[in-house]
Amino acid sequence: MQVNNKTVPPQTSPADESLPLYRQVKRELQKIIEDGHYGPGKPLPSEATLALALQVSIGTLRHAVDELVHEHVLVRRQGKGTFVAPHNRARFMFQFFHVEPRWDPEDDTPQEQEFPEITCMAFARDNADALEARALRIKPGEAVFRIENKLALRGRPVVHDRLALSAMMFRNLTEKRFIERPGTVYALYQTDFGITVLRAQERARAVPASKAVARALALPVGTPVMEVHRLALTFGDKPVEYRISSINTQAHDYVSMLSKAS
Amino acid sequence: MQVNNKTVPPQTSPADESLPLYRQVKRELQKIIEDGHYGPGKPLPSEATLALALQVSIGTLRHAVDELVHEHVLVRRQGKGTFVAPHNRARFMFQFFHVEPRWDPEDDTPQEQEFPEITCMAFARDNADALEARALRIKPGEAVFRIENKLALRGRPVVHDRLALSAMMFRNLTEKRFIERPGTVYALYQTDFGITVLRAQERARAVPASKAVARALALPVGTPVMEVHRLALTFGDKPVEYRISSINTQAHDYVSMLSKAS
DNA sequence: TTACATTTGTTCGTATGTATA
DNA sequence: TTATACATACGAACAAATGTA
Repeated sequence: MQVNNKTVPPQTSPADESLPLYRQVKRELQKIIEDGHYGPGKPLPSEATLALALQVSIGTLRHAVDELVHEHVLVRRQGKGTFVAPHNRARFMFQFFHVEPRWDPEDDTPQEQEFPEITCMAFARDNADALEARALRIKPGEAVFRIENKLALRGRPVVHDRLALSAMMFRNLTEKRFIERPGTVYALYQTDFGITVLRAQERARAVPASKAVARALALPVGTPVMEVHRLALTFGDKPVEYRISSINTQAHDYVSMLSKAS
Repeated sequence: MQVNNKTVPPQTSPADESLPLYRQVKRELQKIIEDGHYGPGKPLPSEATLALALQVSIGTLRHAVDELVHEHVLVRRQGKGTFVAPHNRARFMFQFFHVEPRWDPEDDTPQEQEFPEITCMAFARDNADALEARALRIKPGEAVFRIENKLALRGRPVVHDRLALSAMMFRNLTEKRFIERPGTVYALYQTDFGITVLRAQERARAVPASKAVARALALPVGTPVMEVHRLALTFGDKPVEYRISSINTQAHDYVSMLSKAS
């Protein structure tokens, strides 16, 4: 990486031409993270070290890291170091779980966020249908894992999830490993398969409960439920998981992300 | 504002004690913005001027402004200045309008975002019911404006909105002014009433269409529709508007904010 | 077209404070 | 106590965009 002036063009990849230096540094960092040498337990090299290695000032390096922190790719901990953002329960609740108990109009005390009890109802290997293939960007008919989960809050079933994963991407995944995972699903992807989910696209609609959903959620067939289609993405917006969640919104709400942030 | 050391304590408000200097500066800026002297057309004083006035370095001032820019409170324009973020159509579409046409599975071309055609169906002054009062943090029975809108995309009604505004806050609002506003609703609040909506909390659920909603959206009564409860907030999380949107999701989706951002 | 002033954007470097082990 | 790492704060120089004389 070189100073960005006209007489000495930067010695980076061609696409980086004319990008600000801190953006180029950001890309370098993304590559380093993507390579997977730094799990959630092991800090990246210190800012001083990285600045030296990439031949930029500490301020420029921090600017790049700042952006990755804002995107929840990295987390900084003063005195300890900078880490790839771990997929712990707190992150799952904040970034990926959008169901909260309905406010009681007579009660001002806000319900605290509650981690759902998850039970796996089905685990199968099958061929991708057209929708799954399109979402996961694989060829129709390629192998996928199809998983069915029931999520309960305070003992009552509230969400029914159907996941589709590319079998190519999650080679050697078994029902046993899936069920006996110690943390969240995305932590499993991260630690066991080196795949870090960075963000998700979600589209929601209201539909009448199908027979399968009605049974899972203990509702009459045809009851309006929310159906959320989520595509979880990793670096380069590569699809990782396609998930359809059906939510019983009789006593719970779907809470949009931004409502949680400051 | 003073240098933050032990011998010369900072001369700011007591609550600011021990806050980093750039956070104190951020609060000062928020006060300046809140006072309303700087509309969306008039730039704030330049960074150099503000840094001098607040007796901090340019870097510290920029740090404070950076945060306000990230929160969409301010926008910077190189060569022109820094402005209170205007409520134009682009911002409305990005931050506050979450309805998009459903993807056609056979078609990869993404539908471009389309601004809805809004028609006002009702405008009335009434007394706040319990729900509205709680949401807007006013006393039950206080005067509110209650407004009903229909939103159409490509000529088809898709959303039915019911708004509640505190009449105290929007003194002198009339149906004529509301209907003949040149820009978005939030632009009206901003330019005509000095109230800048900063963010919104949203909770969504699936419900059967009521008679009123069914009529507005040309649907059979009981059809599942999405009902989105939005509370729009200004500085200090003060409630500005309480809105219930009913969405026909037969051909459209509710798209969560984060799906739009990078 | 040119030149210039103004404003934000980028990059550098240094010093000091605070949290952690 | 010491060493390490991130956090805050200062200041300077130049680049890039904008508007105007």
